[in-house]
Amino acid sequence: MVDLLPLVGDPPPERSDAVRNRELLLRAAHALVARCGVEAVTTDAVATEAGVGKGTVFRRFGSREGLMTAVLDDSEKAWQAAVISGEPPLGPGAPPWDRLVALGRSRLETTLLNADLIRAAGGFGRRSGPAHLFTVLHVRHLLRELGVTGDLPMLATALLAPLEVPLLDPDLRRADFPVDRVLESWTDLARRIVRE
Amino acid sequence: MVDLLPLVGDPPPERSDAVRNRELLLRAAHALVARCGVEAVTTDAVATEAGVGKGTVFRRFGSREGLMTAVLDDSEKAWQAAVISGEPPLGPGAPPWDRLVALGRSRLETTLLNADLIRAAGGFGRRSGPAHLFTVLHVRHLLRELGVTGDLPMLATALLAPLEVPLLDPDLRRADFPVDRVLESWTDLARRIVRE
DNA sequence: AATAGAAACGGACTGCGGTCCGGTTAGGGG
DNA sequence: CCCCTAACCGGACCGCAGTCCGTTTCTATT
Repeated sequence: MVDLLPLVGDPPPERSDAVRNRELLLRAAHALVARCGVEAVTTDAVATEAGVGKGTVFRRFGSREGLMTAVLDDSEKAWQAAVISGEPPLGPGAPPWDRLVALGRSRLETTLLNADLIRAAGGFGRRSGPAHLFTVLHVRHLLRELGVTGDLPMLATALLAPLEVPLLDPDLRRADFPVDRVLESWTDLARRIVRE
Repeated sequence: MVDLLPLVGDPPPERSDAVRNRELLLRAAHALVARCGVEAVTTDAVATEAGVGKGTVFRRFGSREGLMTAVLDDSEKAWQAAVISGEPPLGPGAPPWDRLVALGRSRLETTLLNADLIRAAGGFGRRSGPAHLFTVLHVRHLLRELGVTGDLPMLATALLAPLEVPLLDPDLRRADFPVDRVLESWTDLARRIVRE
């Protein structure tokens, strides 16, 4: 007689073996990336490494891209913590504009660092992934604090786009990627959007 | 004794059979897209339709994405003509700002129309393809005419990005895609970048 | 016209992403 | 404690992108 209306309850929770396998796979993927590079993370390889069947990879993550996105999201946890409660200017405490500029630099560096993984996750920080969502939300927040009005979601997206792998790509291969020049241009773009 | 220094000559021209097969394949791809949709354009299918071997697809276009990009570039010819010598406000004759706004609307419409093909070409209008290059160049030109200073390539890219499939995608599935609302927001973004 | 060699051809072959279904297991109710 | 069912597991299987190499075709040269 309990539970008569699970109507809008979250979809039923995962079974314990499902949870276990998800973590096994995530660890295995991380290990493979670290040991042999992104290319080596084939669905067969990661399943074997995790000691599960291949089907499980797809049941847990939907696709290879989904798995990569999960790996990425996982390693963004630290960055999110830094934004939420780390040192200024990235963390709280600094003026919004300074936080925004710091965020730009930080995003660019992270993107450069994980370029391979990002590509394997579908080019963008897999726009659906929680990590990217968090970033967009935070930029919206900063823009609002800066008094920007208008279609904030779109402005945030437009501002972040030039820091994403697919838009950086042409220059990205070269060893002498001009981080500072890009960042300078990006700051100018931000100034325009904020109408500072 | 002639030709002692072909040093910086264009890479040798294509052989006649190569040219013929490129066109056969391009026509075949167009036909298949029109007849059965983008999904049906497998490399085997397009090779068979064109009456050539599968290897030829890859020798001419490098990859399936390359082929799709070529198809796309091909169907953008008309649009480019409209920009270069068509009616205002898209074509020459109108004030730069009006041309820019018209270009935005036109790009969005084309993107919506070819969304499937664009996805198959690798998400972005395949940033390397001539078609996309043309658009970026033209926007740079308009921005310059509007007196914008700064990193024009980046500003042009940032301005066009929100009209690309990968950034539109979440909303894009729905039948009631809000073209006008998106365009309004986009115009606002353009105003900011131009600092009008 | 004959020839040589560079380039292109074609289709069998490989490897990987993704699906499918018969068997297994978790875990709540009796 | 046992049983029942829904959810999960695994790995054989499939289709497609991309490669490889022996064969054919083009074209510059004589």
